[in-house]
Amino acid sequence: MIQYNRDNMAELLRAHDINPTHQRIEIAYALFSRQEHLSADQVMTIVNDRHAETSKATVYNTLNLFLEKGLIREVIVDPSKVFYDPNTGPHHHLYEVDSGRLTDIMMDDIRIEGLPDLPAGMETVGIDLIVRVKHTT
Amino acid sequence: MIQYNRDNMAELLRAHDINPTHQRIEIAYALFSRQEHLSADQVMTIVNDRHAETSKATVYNTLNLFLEKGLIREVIVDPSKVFYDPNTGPHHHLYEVDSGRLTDIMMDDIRIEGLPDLPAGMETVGIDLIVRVKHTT
DNA sequence: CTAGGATTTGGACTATGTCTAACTCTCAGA
DNA sequence: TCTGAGAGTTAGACATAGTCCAAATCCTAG
Ligand SMILES: [Mn+2]
Ligand SMILES: [Mn+2]
Ligand SMILES: [Zn+2]
Ligand SMILES: [Zn+2]
Repeated sequence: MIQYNRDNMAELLRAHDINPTHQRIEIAYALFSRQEHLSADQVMTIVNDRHAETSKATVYNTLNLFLEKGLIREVIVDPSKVFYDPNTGPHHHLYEVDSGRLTDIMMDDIRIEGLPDLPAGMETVGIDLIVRVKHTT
Repeated sequence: MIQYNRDNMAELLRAHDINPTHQRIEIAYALFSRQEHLSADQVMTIVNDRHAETSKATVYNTLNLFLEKGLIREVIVDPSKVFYDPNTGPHHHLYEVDSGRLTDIMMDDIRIEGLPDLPAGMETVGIDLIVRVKHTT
């Protein structure tokens, strides 16, 4: 249970070869302190909660930079927006289609067996398992 | 190996409680004759290839109607567009992130084991497995 | 200090998808 | 054969996520 603060965010960014600026630290802190799946818009709202200081362009620039550098991952479950996930370890997702809530399924006990061999000349980038659920009426 | 034509498209639509109009038949035929995963935009292009006869609004109206009626399913793998899938049987997907190609993985041999129990009051809507691959450079 | 590269910014722009009000088609009834 | 009401289609306005750009600002090496 690490306590995340702005200082170790800067370290984390440097460890991923990212120059830690004010805006980048705030955005990383929004994601890592909550350990939640956030949309770009939610990140923007959180970061600008007290006084607006980070533009939309910077939020998107930064999230894409974090993705490139492998600091976060994206989760594509909703056609209308991408979720950003501070947990880059192997795990899967449970998506509540009615509420829009997205939570982790730890992968410890999940086995996916019988996947066919990949076509030649291809390599796996990732395997996403999404369990879509809804509330029983 | 069914040969799809516009006549059995009309039958298929009726069997799914959909009134078969010209536009709906063309859109269904685009998907079922190809057995491919198409975006709304691709459907629009195919259907209007010879002479434009179907509007964007109708393409979207129709695809959403087909979804509601369970005639097709949607596949969410790309943050920028939805793919529509004429195969509603249980199966999974292989997504080539560099080319955008989306193909089926038949589910016969795939087993997903160890999924935790659902939280109470929830029921599964679907389980999506997406294998993301890229071409080795 | 200062200059130059890195970063951030507002706002224009693109693209997917939705909505609406008008128009057209179909077909049952007269 | 005519008619009109409901179903379906349409153009184009609208909403929204995300990208792009040129100008402004920030940082830091010298
Ligand atoms: Mn990492
Ligand atoms: Mn069916
Ligand atoms: Zn996650
Ligand atoms: Zn498929």
